[in-house]
Amino acid sequence: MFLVTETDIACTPECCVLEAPLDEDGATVLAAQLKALADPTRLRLLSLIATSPTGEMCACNLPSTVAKSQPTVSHHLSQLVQAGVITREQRGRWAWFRLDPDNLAAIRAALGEDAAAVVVEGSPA
Amino acid sequence: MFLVTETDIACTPECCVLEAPLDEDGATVLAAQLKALADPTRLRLLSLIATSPTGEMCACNLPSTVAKSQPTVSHHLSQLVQAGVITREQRGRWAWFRLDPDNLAAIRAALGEDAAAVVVEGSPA
DNA sequence: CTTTCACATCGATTGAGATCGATATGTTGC
DNA sequence: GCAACATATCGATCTCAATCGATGTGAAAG
Repeated sequence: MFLVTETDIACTPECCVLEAPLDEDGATVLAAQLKALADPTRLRLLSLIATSPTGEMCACNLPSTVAKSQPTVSHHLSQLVQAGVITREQRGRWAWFRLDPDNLAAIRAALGEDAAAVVVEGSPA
Repeated sequence: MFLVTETDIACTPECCVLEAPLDEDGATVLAAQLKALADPTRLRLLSLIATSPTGEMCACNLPSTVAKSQPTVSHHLSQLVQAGVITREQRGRWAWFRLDPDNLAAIRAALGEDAAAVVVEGSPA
């Protein structure tokens, strides 16, 4: 089995599935990112966070909203953070989460979206 | 657990994760589609088919290319066909596969792509 | 019709992950 | 300091999926 570290997952996929054949490593990284999204509960959590009017959401109400236990929701939120699609900020006793649109766009781009729509951080002016 | 039929998976996701909170059924359907993509071997197969110069690929060479057994490759190809991202055509003794770009674009759209880029079949003129 | 080839299906094994109760960690307020 | 609350981690269970060898199915060739 492959070991995929957080650093691996956080890096932006450099190439698109439709442009050149994926090598084993590239496929493993992209698969790990997609796996983080490929769960109904995680998709609902992501959607709730992304569509929040304030752009962020406290973890406190999520277990009742998605009808899962607190450990389960905490586990799923960690997965989404590790995949880079949401970010976590501790404020007092509460943890607040917001969408990371760039990383989500990068995953879409790896699935074949027009590369022009994606801005890569650190690219030359 | 939910039962997701082939018909469910083949249907185009109507809404985007970033537009409105996903309900349980919508999340289950989208998760099943993403799960079909969230495997390194399937991503490599998809990439090989998508980037083939002729636009199609025979199953005969794929086991050696991805270094998996013939039953394993057959299993993964079936998963991709069921998810709707590739199509299968039998020609003589060989099975030929090609990309279904529309269904792949629909999955990208469900992940937040601008809806304007996606054409929904059967939409009014 | 029999053989050969390409692919699918079956059965079994193995490992990964979703879930939750119990518990630990860390923060706020007294 | 201690009590109360929010979240993370641990441990166990249970289901699902990836893999492969063996075998079945169906088409082409002889």
